[in-house]
Amino acid sequence: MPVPQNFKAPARKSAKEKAFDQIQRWIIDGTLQPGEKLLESELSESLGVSRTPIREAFQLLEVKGLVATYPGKETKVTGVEKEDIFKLYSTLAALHASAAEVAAKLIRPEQIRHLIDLNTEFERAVGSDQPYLAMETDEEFHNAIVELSSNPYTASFSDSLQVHIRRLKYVFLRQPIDSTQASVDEHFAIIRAFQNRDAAAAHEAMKQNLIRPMRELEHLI
Amino acid sequence: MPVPQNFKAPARKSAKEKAFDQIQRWIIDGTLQPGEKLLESELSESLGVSRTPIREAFQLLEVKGLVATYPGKETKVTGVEKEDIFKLYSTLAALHASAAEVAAKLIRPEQIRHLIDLNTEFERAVGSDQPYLAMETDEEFHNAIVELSSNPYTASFSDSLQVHIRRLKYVFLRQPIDSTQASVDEHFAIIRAFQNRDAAAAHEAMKQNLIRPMRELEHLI
DNA sequence: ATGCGATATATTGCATACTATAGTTTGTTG
DNA sequence: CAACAAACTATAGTATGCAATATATCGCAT
Repeated sequence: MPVPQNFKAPARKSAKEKAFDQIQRWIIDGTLQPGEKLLESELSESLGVSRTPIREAFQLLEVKGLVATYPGKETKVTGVEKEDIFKLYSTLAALHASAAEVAAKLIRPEQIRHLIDLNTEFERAVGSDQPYLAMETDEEFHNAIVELSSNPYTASFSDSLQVHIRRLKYVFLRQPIDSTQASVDEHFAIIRAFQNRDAAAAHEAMKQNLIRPMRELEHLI
Repeated sequence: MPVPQNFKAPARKSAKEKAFDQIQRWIIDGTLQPGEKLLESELSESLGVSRTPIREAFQLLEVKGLVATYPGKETKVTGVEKEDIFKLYSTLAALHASAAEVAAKLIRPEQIRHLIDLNTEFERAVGSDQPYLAMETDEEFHNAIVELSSNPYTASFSDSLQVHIRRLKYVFLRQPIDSTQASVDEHFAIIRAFQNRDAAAAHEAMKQNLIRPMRELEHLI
């Protein structure tokens, strides 16, 4: 039988990763509320691992800005405020616009085709009222462009911001915001800019694609 | 006697912080070379703490991109390549330009005066051939603007990028690059944009102030 | 001599035990 | 009764020990 080529080592998740993933999910979906105090011993017990991996997970969450640790005292889930919308989206817009600018110069035809496919999928999800799927496809489209710019710093910062944005939506809206046809069109504008190798246009289109939903979200909240 | 107002609790550094600071310094200044393998036990001994805080420091360094850990195997100092110059500076430019744009709308007169003071100091350092001092004052100027934009995400990302840039200079040049009068002038252009509350001009001037040294560095290496 | 497998060694990952410190309660004294 | 301090409790920080895993070494068979 043909052995799968890109066989990912089953990647047994370490206790640290398990703890990190679970706690992060709980924070994003609001199970752990902003301001809530986290006890190492408590989580250690409920996740069935010792305090060590819990502490390691806390550290990573702190770097990501999802918890704040007060040394020797406690660690709490960080708060979320309305003003964060602007801070998050404007930063993400700056990074993605820059990535689009770079990608415009490097992109190859089949990669453009892939973006078109992704955006078609996105359009279907928007049209058939599947907000989760739409949100995920949207993120995939953006991440694909970040990947194209092959800039690991941008990729890492972008991830971090996206997590906070998702949390913001959950905390304030309890659901993903509906993506609109406007977003689909903006994506196509980005793709056209890529086809024309027009870095400046790609930059602008990408900025639009993030600033518009930011304004919508600011109104909704 | 009058007690100092802004008395910073001596902030006894934890073992983890000590370890992190020291290892980071060693990586930036090249004591620990790119690609070098790091042993928990070795560093634990040389820093006089147990393996636990060393492991915690490793984790933070990994997030910062200064080391790479291969789980269950080893952790090594990450490499630095010429292509990183563009990746680092273009990302930093995007973030700082965005920060300048925001700051232009929020800045108050006395804060503009403070920037002028900082830049005057910077000019003196450049003129008197003190490259270290110049580099530090330059960073202070930029950080002041990031602070003004009051965006913790940008601040954190910026810090991280600056660390990598400093390391790049050390690894390839073994010294800080000489700042030039051009940089001083660009700073004044940013300040003028602030005085005019001209966000777009601030954005452009800031971008220039980062892209130019990037090109210089690319030539030098 | 070389390739393979078994055994030994080194090193990380996790758990537990110990220590230091912040917060709380309680007791004592004015 | 109020105010302070001492001891008690809870929790985080650090060290150490044990288990799992990867790498290296050695011996054996071909």
